[in-house]
Amino acid sequence: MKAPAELTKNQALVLDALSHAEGPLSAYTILDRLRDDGFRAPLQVYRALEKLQELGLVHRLESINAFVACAHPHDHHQELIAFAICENCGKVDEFSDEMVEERLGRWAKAHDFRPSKTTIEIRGACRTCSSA
Amino acid sequence: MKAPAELTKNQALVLDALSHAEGPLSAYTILDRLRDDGFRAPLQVYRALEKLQELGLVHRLESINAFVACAHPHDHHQELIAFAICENCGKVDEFSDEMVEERLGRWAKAHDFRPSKTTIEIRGACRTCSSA
DNA sequence: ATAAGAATGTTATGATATTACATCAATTGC
DNA sequence: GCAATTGATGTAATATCATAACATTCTTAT
Ligand SMILES: [Zn+2]
Ligand SMILES: [Zn+2]
Ligand SMILES: [Zn+2]
Ligand SMILES: [Zn+2]
Repeated sequence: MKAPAELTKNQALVLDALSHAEGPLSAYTILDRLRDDGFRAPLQVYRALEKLQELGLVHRLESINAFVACAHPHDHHQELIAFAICENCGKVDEFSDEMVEERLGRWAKAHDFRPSKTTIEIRGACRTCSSA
Repeated sequence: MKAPAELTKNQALVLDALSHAEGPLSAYTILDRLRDDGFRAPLQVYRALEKLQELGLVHRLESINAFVACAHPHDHHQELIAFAICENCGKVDEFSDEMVEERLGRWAKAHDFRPSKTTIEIRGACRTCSSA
């Protein structure tokens, strides 16, 4: 994995915005937060996000069209990741499950399906929000 | 499950379009295909899709912003469904896995997370497309 | 120094989804 | 019957998310 030191200025700014955010951010929200840093157009954000995703430093949450900084940047190398997304407060938990990965892999093998990217996203209410 | 007979005209038209499609369709593609049936605005499509999803007759594929007719309208009642989506030909396979459901449920329980909707989508190449 | 490749800036456009408001139709309570 | 409620529909406008196209600047290898 590449360290943030190797990031370009724009990539570092976007990663920083995501890292300090309270939850997932949309590309346009990131853009707004980086106006003062010289950001002017969506493409600046999307380009940085693309690279950050390649580096495994950022994940895209498909079900809510938003992006989040990786919680374990050094841990997972290409393995399957699942997300639990609180629809109330935006908190995101990132986890892996060997068994889930194994079962989905088994299905794919049995059906001659060659996976390129797998998405697992659980939306709901986190501990804090569901107890309140 | 509600039979198509109980659907409104617009809902029936949208379901019919999806049922006869070669693969998942975007809302705007559906709109275009229903122009001759009097459809004029996106909302007509989105409203029908919303109801059809509630009835379990249609699924939304989050990772590709598209909709597909349920392959087993009588089978699954609120249980977890996984999708395998071919990025080449658009073919969608719909399946369930008890073990995956059990593992994700276990994680949720352990973390006091109350799930409302779970998405599992595997994108890749189907048997036909990966053998070619 | 120069050439090649990567990153950036800028504008415009495309694609997806919802808000707001008016109208129409079926149903219900009286 | 008839008003009141409810659900469905029509239409326009707008919001949100993402990419295309092209020019320019920066980095790096030779
Ligand atoms: Zn991660
Ligand atoms: Zn929460
Ligand atoms: Zn289904
Ligand atoms: Zn295929």
